[in-house]
Amino acid sequence: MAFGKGCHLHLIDGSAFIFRAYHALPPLTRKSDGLPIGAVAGFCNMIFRYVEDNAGPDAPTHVAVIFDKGSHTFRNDLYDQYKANRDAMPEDLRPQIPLTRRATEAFNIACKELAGYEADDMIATLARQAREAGGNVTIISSDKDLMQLVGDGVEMLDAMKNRRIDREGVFEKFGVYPERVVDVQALAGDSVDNVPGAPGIGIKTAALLINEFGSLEELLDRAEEIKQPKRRQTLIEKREQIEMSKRLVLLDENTPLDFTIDDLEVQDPDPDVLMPFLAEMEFRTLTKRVADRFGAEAPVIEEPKPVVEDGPSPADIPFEPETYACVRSADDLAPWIDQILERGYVAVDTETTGLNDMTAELVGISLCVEPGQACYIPLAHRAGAADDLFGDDARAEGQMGFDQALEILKPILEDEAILKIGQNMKYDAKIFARLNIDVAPIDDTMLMSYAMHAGLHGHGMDILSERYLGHTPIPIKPLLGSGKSAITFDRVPIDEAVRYAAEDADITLRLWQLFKPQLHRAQVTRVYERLERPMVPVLTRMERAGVKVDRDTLSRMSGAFAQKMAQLEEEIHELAGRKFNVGSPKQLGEILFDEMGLEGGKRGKTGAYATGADVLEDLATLHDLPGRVLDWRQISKLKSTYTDALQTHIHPETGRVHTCYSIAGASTGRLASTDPNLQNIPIRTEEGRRIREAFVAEPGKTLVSLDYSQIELRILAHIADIDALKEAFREGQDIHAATASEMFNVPLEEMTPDIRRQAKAINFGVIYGISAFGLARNLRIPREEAKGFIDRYFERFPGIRDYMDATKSFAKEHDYVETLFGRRIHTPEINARGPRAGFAQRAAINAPIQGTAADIIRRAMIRMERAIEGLPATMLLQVHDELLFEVDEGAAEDLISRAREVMEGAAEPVVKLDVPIIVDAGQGANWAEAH
DNA sequence: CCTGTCACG
DNA sequence: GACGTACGTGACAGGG
Repeated sequence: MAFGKGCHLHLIDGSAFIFRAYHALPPLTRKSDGLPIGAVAGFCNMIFRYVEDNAGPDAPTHVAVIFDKGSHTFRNDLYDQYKANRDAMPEDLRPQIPLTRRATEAFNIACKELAGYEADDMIATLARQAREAGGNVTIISSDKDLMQLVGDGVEMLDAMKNRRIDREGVFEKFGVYPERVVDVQALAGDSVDNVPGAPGIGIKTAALLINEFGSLEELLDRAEEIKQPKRRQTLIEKREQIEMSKRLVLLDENTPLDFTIDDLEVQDPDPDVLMPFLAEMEFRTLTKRVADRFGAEAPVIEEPKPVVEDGPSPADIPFEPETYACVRSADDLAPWIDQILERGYVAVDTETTGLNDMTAELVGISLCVEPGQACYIPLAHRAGAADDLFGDDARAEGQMGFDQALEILKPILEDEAILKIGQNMKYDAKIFARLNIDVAPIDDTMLMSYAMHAGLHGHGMDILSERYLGHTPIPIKPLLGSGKSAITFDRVPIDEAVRYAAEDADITLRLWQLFKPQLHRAQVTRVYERLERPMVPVLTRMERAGVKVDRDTLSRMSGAFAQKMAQLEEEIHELAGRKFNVGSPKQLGEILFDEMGLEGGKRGKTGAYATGADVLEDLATLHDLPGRVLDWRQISKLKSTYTDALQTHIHPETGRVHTCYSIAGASTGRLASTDPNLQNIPIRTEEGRRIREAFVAEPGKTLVSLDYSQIELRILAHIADIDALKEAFREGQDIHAATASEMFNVPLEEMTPDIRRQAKAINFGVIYGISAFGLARNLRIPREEAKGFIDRYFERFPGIRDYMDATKSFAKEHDYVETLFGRRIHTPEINARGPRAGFAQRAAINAPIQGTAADIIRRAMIRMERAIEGLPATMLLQVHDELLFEVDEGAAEDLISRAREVMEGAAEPVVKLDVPIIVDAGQGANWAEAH
């Protein structure tokens, strides 16, 4: 039947269906092999319900499901930031996309997509064609971007709410009728799609303006007539941006289609195609329902050997190290590959010659496909002991070729449809990356545990195995020895290596089976998938990039520091009256309090005198020696921890320093940096700051640093909902001065540095869960006075106390607290008694603030790579609220504007903060200049 | 291996 | 009433 008058075309927004299905359902997996299948299941259910609901008299005559294809469309060419803050597609959704296409076809519904265009454009084009042919159109979607198409025989249907949207419905949503919707969208912008629009104008104001002037063009031409000065200025200044926004939101009604509406005629599903597909997906209930509906026979879906939930718990299957296989040839490996392909997942673990993933060499690989079924593939074991002068470099017998093994494994490790499961996958991914293998997609049991158990315990394999499997892993110590006689893993005899290595993969797989369903129950699936797992590839690239550190600069500084220390040491010995080890707090304490007889010595729990900086600073008023020791300590610290130690971390081949970030180290969601720690490079003192001059850009490049301004205080203002603070941030005020002004009734113009300093200390104190004692010590004022400050602060900002009380009682009830993004931090001691309770309470108050800031910068980092794609720029370091980049000199400004946009918008669209997020930027030849 | 100290946010 | 306190980290040196 040719499409025309009396015909009715249904256009289903396929991508919307997929995402709704994905988020509505727990992460279901196909029972027989663990293939993620939840989105496909939901999608099929939705399609089936659609088919059932549309069988009646007003059934459509034509129908198609329209999908997006690829992520690059003509809109990206118009505006490179279009949809730039979209999160990457979840790893377990990607392999399901092609299956939803197959599902659509199995239901015998036309399935259409077009590269370079969004589904919305195809829908617009088809709607126009149908309208012109005199037929009716129903668009099954709730996407507001499609509302511009409504009217004249076209309506929308929100399938979930079963609500029809006509011209009046659009008016309700946008305040204008469909023909003016793009005008409103162009002004209001869209944070989800990253359409800029006119800053400060939302849908309400936009509709008001459009209704007043009639159209966007008219409005822009007559912008001078607008009364509100700020609004007028915005519209005049941002005209181009607004016009571009309109081009972004305006759907293309003339996309080049390679089919016609006539090709979309409704056809009944063919049970011979549909039933086998549903059976293959192992949808038991749906298969039966569909069979009933079409009077077909439901195929029998075999119950596979129960694996996860119904079977014996992975913890109950005994560990039998002697049954692990040793793979010594391609023939040995083949059946394992078959198993992996059949199941679609595998636990992987690498054994290497060391703990540093930038220098350690791959020694062997273990795989596990099912509890107890694991193998080890030795690849670079050596024959003979390390001290065997003759045999030490010989390769051990009975190993398959190194390159041969990798050639076989590479396609598996890179296969989009095979999930690679690891414990601390970043380590293994980096080892493989050095061998030119990009491991993806992945799951990581360490990160799963972190998402569920942060604050409860560590997330190393030994702890997890003991706690959740009741099994103590074979310790590595006896294999490697310790101290001087320690050997590397390549010297471990293969037979012993098999038991140890294969067990690690076995444990990992069991933990995965245990954790996978628990993630959802603990409601942290999103945290794991959006904030933890995506960090692995991002950090892998940053760590591998490293930062260039100039050895000569450090070496010169070390020399200068050594001289200065020797000089100070001499003076100190002179003042003390004898020689002693200045670096020994114990000896120093005895000199100060016993020999020199200074007053006020306090002994710690070990019986030694305390000689911390605060103590020495107090003593400095009585004698010259303590001040000298403070100077000596500062320089000693700089030399030993920085100028000396950093040199040893310069990689021999790259000439750069490659830190290692732990994703699951800090309970709050912050990263931690180790080997070396590049998150505590000095900056507060002038001398220390100069160490940053040794962190340099390559010739022709420059370092760019972007950091969040006062992000924790902004988050506090938002979470605790403090109007005065929010207002101060919106006005761009100096927040500490504003606090001081509010607290001490000092006008901003009369603010003194000292009053501001006190307010600053209070602001930080609040973030830390303030106590009179702590504030008093920090400000060196009497406790009574500190208490007065705090009382006053609470009086002026009463919401803060409410936030603190609410947080504490939430923690007491649930034993955890949450960030704005749903990250949970457990507070197991919150109901303890004694000083521990105080600790736990302050930590509970701090965690949502520190953790939310950590979540925000993680989101920025995850989006960053896409946003700066094409620029000659690399993200190198993260320091909690700062990101450091290296970029070709000419592209620095471009990088700053793109990176800033990502960072400032990183909370959105999940969270819309009531305060602006501001990012400061700097650039220079070295880190000191850039910051 | 633990403790004290001090570098950072 | 006493206790011990700002939150989160990592590295180094000394000392048992």
